[in-house]
Amino acid sequence: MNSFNFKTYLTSNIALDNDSIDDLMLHCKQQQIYKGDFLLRQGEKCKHSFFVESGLLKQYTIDEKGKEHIIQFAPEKWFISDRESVYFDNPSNYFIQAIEDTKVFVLDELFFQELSLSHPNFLDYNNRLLHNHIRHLQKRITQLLSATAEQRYLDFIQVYPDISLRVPQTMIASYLGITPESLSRVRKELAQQFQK
Amino acid sequence: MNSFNFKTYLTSNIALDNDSIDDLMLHCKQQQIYKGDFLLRQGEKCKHSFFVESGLLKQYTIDEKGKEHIIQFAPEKWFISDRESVYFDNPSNYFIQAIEDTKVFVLDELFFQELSLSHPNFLDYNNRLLHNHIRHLQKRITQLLSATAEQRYLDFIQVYPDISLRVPQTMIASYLGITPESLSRVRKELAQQFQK
DNA sequence: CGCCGAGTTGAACTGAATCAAGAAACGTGG
DNA sequence: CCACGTTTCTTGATTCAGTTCAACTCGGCG
Repeated sequence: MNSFNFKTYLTSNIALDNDSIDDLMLHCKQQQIYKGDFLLRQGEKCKHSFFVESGLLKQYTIDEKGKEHIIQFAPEKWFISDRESVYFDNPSNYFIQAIEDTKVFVLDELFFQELSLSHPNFLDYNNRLLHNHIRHLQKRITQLLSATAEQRYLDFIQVYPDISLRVPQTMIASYLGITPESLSRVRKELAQQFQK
Repeated sequence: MNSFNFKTYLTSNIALDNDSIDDLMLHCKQQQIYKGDFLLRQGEKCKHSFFVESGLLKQYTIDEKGKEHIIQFAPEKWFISDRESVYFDNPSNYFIQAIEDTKVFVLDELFFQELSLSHPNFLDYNNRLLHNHIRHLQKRITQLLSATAEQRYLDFIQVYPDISLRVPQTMIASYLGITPESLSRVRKELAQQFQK
């Protein structure tokens, strides 16, 4: 089972000495959650960011027709949060739920403020995260605008080979914006093509 | 014709005194471009951010099949840039082109660095811009995942009533991810419904 | 052993794309 | 100010990718 230590992660990504890390640790706590548990529900205000040490989360929304749309998966060493909700203090449109038993680090605003003050280069790091997020979202938009179901699926298993093995197909379909039936057919097609 | 002054915009959004503004102005220049002109082309590295004082720009990509997909429009008092390209120093996937004759302010990295150093609250402002951008992108993704052509169009004219009047339908279609023919039919449908 | 959820398969249906052709609007130069 | 070519918009006929609904299979688990 993959498992990442948040402390190690921090030190390797931001130049931090051990003392200041231990200070920071006062502002966050580890939490164990289980398959099906929620870290955030639609309508709630999101107050935290979560760092996944082990396990797997999904972030999704439910539209007016009651359909679930997965925005992103968060496996080990990913951050997940509804930054919009945290930042603008809005009720969130999203659920964050565990697909597997998961260990997370729960970080609040104070944590980030402390870190920003004591270690200005964290701002750069945070900025990089934001830009990465934007890049990711833009790529997804252009993909949704231009690619067929098959192309999107191929893209997905190439970019997230690990995740494609860990989650039920239904969820992959939901991420890709197609029905489970369609995904099943796409896979069948691909398998047949591969035979030849 | 709408026109916004960048200096005024800055002072009203970030608490800045006139002296420091004038310093900053040394790091950026105004530029007049004309309908059809490019500020950025696919494959180039994006080195600047642009603030639109008057006119209208579009940012788009061209996929493998040669189809144009509009990522966003930028009317007066909007910032536009390929932040990914600037930030990661990658060749851009996007074009930025003028739909109307346009006056922009061209801002380079130095501008932002100066501003960040002299006025730390600019960092907050920049952060807000990034978060807004993310919110906008996420909304677009959920929309693409769940809404029909008609719903997307209705959304568009509600959120950007001004733009929907200024750009040819072809471009709106490209933004919505549908063909111009489909958009034409959607509009016809809506008009008929409205008759009753 | 039997149930249950996830995945598969089939058949009918539908929203939107494609291709093609015509109408309207627009700006540019004579 | 009109005439012309270009671009934009509309309309129709056809096709297609993906949805929907319903029935069936399979593997795991109490």
